Amino acid sequence: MSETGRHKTIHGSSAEKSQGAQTLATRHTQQIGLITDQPNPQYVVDMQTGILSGLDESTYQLVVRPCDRGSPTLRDDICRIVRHQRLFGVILTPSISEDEELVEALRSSNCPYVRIAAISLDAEDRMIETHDFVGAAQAARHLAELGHRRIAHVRGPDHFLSSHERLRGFRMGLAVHELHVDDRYVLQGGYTFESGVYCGERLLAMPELPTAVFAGNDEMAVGIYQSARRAGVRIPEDLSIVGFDDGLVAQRICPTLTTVRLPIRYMGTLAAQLLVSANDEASMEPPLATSVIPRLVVRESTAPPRRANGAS
Amino acid sequence: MSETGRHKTIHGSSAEKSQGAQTLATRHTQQIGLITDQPNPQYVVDMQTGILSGLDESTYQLVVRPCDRGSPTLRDDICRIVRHQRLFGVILTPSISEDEELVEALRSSNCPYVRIAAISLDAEDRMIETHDFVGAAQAARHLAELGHRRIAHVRGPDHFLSSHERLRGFRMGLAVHELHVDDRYVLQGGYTFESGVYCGERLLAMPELPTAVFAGNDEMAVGIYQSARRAGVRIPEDLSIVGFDDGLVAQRICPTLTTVRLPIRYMGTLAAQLLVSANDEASMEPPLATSVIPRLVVRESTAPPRRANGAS
DNA sequence: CTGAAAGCGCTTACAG
DNA sequence: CTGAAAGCGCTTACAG
Repeated sequence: MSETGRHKTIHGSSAEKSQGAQTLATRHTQQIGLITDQPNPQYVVDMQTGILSGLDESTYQLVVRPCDRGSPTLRDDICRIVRHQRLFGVILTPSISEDEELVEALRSSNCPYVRIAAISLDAEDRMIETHDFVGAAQAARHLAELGHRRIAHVRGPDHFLSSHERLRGFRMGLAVHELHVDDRYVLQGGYTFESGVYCGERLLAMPELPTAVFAGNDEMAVGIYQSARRAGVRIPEDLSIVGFDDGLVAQRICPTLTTVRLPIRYMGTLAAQLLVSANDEASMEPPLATSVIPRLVVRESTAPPRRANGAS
Repeated sequence: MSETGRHKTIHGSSAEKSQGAQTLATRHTQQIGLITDQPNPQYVVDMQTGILSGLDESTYQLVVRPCDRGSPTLRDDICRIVRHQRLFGVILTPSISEDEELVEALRSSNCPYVRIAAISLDAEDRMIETHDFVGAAQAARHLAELGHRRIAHVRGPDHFLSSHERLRGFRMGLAVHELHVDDRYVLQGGYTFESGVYCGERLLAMPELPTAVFAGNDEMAVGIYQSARRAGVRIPEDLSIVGFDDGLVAQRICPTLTTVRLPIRYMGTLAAQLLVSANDEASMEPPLATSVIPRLVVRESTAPPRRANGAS
């Protein structure tokens, strides 16, 4: 009657072990945390989908932790979770990925992490770089090549690295065409729809209207659409607009939005592979790349200025 | 030198225990799974946010499992995860929540679950009901009260319960005003933007144009916007449109969309509390409600028909 | 190289 | 009611 005590390990089916026992023995789970303060739901879902597909054949799970970067207990909260839950590691997206104090705390907790950010902020095997400035430069060149000369930029808030990088790329892109940025045409928004409306209104109240505007993200671009419509300014005939993100709204809005696309899902997959391969070399090869390049998607919201050769 | 073997349990700080050991002893984790086949990213993120806030002071974590309802291995995959990961329980959203076979498998695996659906499909303590028909009836009444008589409906696919419930509510709402639904004006879409465009085109090609249309969700409503714009049909002057969901796009699009709003975050909170309180009665009181009512949000896309009293 | 044993840190039935 | 002990199912250092 001795039925107990015999356990068959079914080889080839790696999912048969007990997580709890394994966690207890190894002192870490097979869970990876996604820590994010991104307000854009599509970004979050795409990132999750990408991570999950990077974790595909493995037995790792994805635990989600949205957070508020403004919270004073943020770092403590995250560290407590990491320690208590014994997360295998975490993936950080902008802008929380740019918080050096948090990362320092993670490091001293000995918690593996991968940061996603516009530029390199850390060791190569802990970073996915998105090179936002490349996309911004493409946007600027696209507008310059259409013949625009008075090109405005509505940038994001100062505390986002992407905001600086997109502005930098914008400058670079125009410089290629020997155009320089007129600072009066660079307005600061907050990456929100409302700030887009507001900045759009200010732009359209200027004595010399810009003929094109590069918005720091799609949300603000859509806000500018609204201010343009109210002011009777037609897109793209009177005003060309370029966004950044290529969210769903870019294809829903009329006219469809020319914008810069970041391969968010792929970034998630890379981040997951990087994180897992770091500590677990045998079972999973490291990702092919740790870097990703944005790409301009041209749609209906950009056209040559109406009097490209007129007296300006 | 006997430093080992002494562990202080810090009372009042419930997050100090080792998850692994607890899992091993109790044979389930403190993780709850969110199983979803929702294509709408905002729905997913709102649901996650709501669940997390329902789990707030507890030590439970949220593990995400997007899935494909069409997959033949779906049920096996989920059951394997439930069993192997020892999930505490799962929350199911439409349409996966409507899959009786999956639920049966969960039941026989002894895995607690909460289903979110338009109507009751299960025991009261395993359901969050969203009563979609109430919102649809409000939409229909709103249009009827504006004076519309030829009101179309673009419904969702057959295999969504919500699609039937929204149609039912639409009928009910019109019946209150002694209007009956003309079946020629009920078109079937797929809850996608593209199907909205297509159904919009068909509607606008009819000999007697409807003066209003209730779309089964926002995505299709936005598709109808596009077909209307192409056909030179003005919203709301020539055609009133009502959506369902109240996604972000509803406020971004021009004119802003009158639509039915479901409190998705709150639903997530309720589901989490229900799931946790079921097996863990002491630590968390059961939620106040297991039912939720949608609400019409009137914006710019609806207006009286142009010749409400004309010869129709 | 192989295999038996200790230990990971909890919970829970059980002896006192 | 209280407290010592067994057991949850793995991993890993260690003895053979």
